Amino acid sequence: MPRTGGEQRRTTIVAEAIHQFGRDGYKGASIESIATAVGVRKQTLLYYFSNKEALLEACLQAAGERLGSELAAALEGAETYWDRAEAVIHGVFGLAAEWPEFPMFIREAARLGPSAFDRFAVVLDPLRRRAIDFLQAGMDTGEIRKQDPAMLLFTLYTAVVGSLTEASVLSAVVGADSGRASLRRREREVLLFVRAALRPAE
Amino acid sequence: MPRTGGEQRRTTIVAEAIHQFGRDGYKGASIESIATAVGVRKQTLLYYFSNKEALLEACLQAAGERLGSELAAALEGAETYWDRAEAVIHGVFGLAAEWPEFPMFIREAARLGPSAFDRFAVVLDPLRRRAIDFLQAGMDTGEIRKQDPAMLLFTLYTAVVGSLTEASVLSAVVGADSGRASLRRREREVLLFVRAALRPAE
DNA sequence: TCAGTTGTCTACCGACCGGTAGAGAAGGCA
DNA sequence: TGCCTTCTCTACCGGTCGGTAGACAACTGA
Repeated sequence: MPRTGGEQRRTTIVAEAIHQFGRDGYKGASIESIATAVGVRKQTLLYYFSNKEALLEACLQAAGERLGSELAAALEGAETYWDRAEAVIHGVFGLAAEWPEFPMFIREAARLGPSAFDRFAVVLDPLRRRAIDFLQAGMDTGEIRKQDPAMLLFTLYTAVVGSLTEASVLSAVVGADSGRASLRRREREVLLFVRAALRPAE
Repeated sequence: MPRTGGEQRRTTIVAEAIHQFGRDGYKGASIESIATAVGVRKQTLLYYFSNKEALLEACLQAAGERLGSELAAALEGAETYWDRAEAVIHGVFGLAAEWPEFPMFIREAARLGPSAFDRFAVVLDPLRRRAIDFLQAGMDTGEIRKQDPAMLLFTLYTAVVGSLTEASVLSAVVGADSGRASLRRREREVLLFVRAALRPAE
């Protein structure tokens, strides 16, 4: 009933949709429950997004932009190789801390197939290129173990996103473990792991 | 229509269900489409499994047992630290090669929450303990970098399962890349990555 | 003032999904 | 032979979901 104005409604709906798509999956989340959570009828949601697919598209776009700006900010003022690598990981974990469903949504986007994931990833493409150049340069100067930089980036991605999304596995492997403290432990662990993996031989 | 006998039907249905649960998610896969793929009516499926949840349970159980026997076989005859670690990774990748939906199903199980994942993991608990003892022993003798062995096992899990399930990300990061050759490349990459990460400092 | 745009609603439809009820065919066994 | 268990089927129900049709209110600007 309260008319909050178009743009604000849009962003509220997108935020809630990312939340529910991440938690329940694209198929598992209904536009009705998303609308209800926002305090509006389903048909109002469909006024803003002509169908469920269009809503997903808007979510992918928004998520890409949000992560992009987060990483850009994190990279500000990071100079050395380690500063930059750590800044990226810290930035992603920071985003996950304030928005727990974000990593799950990204993983769901990947699950929906390359066409969906690409719509999220296009925004991040410049960062991807920078990351690969960065890794390559580190290998050339001998600061990073020599290997295929693109495959390395992929492996780093899986390690970071995995440690953010596989909470069920975490509790099965190390026992009950949740909350902010757990997130910090995982960040520290991933950081050490990545550092060890990048280190050149002896 | 053809009566193949109870036990065989059961296992066929479970295999197809793991396939579709992995591909479409638990919610996204319907018992109707699973039954149809097996060549049987939905109500026949419901004769074997009283409801969808019971079918999931059977899938989790079967998946756990299958992975357990695979890993047990892989560990046969592996003596040194590296032989054992590599055998486990190679075993998982081998299973993924002949059964592509298997890793996706495991990830879906984890997504459904700890209660579902535990039903998969209980069977593997002895292996989990062995793995942690193994890592701890390696740290004590200085062959593995010192850290929390349980957290390390978790991180290793995410790296392996991630590289098996994030195909969409792979294609976005390194370009189009699929098939057995890609799987081999990923296995090699994960192996090198893990080896580098476990190596003790200088 | 009044027409047009923007935003929210009620009411409804067709499709699909999980699950129930119960008929009936095939083989084992007395 | 005839009963009983095993297996598969047709038919149906209630609920949910995505999406359409269209009424109606409120703000905007000529």
